[in-house]
Amino acid sequence: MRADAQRNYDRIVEVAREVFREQGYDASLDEIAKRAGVGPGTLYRHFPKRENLLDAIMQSWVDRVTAASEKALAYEGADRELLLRWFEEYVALISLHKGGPAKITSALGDPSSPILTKCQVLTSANDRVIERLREDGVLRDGVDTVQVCRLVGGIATVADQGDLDAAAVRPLLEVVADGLLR
Amino acid sequence: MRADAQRNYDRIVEVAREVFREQGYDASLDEIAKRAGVGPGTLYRHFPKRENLLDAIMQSWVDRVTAASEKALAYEGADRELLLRWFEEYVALISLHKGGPAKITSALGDPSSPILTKCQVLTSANDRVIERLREDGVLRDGVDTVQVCRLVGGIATVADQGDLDAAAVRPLLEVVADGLLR
DNA sequence: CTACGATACGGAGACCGTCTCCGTTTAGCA
DNA sequence: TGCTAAACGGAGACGGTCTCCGTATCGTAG
Repeated sequence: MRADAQRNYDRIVEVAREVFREQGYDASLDEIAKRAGVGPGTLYRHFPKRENLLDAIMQSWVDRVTAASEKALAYEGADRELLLRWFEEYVALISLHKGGPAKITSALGDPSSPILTKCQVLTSANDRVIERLREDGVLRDGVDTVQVCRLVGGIATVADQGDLDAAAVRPLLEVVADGLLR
Repeated sequence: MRADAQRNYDRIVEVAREVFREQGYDASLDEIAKRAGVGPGTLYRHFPKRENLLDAIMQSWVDRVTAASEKALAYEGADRELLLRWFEEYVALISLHKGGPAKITSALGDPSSPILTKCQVLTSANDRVIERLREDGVLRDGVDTVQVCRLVGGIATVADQGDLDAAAVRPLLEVVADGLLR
């Protein structure tokens, strides 16, 4: 990549991260281009679809995901509480931007999603937590890790769309946790 | 209302029902106007916001909701199965159109939503089912009816966005049911 | 150091959906 | 039949997405 192209690429990602945080996932891309000091053409050449831009932004996010799952696994305490802590981390991780829970949760089942690779980091983090509980024998039979992602993703989605705070989300997560544990 | 106005109103609602079913909630309103043989001005005078049109469409829907809750309450069988049957009805009712689950579930917590009154029919139907189970003493303590709506609405939302079929939704509903029952 | 070709830029503008304004038409009453 | 309030509808402003293509720049080969 040419040096000027790299500069613009980096600058667009940086600005986009900021704008998406301010305005959510459907912020105007032309506005991002303008703020980054490039023409719309440049933005669309680097990122043909909105989601390609999202994908680039998420580079730093994957680190947070693995850190969060390790933190959850390191917890020394009751299984239910471990699970709930992980769920809260999970919700927080996918709720960083408005519209995030819906975008990410629906990408889980879409093999052609441009952010698929990033989401797989999340699902495999979730797998690690669930498998650990399964080995401890505290899970009900037939619990599938992708089902867990859907359940928690669903809660995060309604919380995002209804502007619920963590206190309102917690009891919902508890219901799911109780439904999963023996 | 003048006779011609009434004619146009009815025709728009009829066409909108059809178009929303075909294309989902974000179909073009101008297209609906065109198909209904009226100008966009006419459509927007009758229905200033997209949701006002939704509200009109839902008139027949409220009947289905109450019928569904009565059907669920009439079920003679295990509590868990009763709850699951209601959940499946609930999901079906809010998933009639693409984007429906998200729209309806987020309207539950938004006092200014134009479709609020219609959604209240749904929440009170849900209340009846949950209260019946509470009287039977099979619910865990602290279960709140609006939480139930959010949980099931969340599942319906991810199912809608991920194109899941009833067979994939059922186990998710089971987890929630098990988390709610003693 | 220069010249050249490949690469990248960026803005004009096409396209589409939303929504409004206002001149024109029409219903329905007296 | 004539009048007026009510309703109509389409032109067009606006904002967002995305493309095309003439122009500018990079980086290298000579």
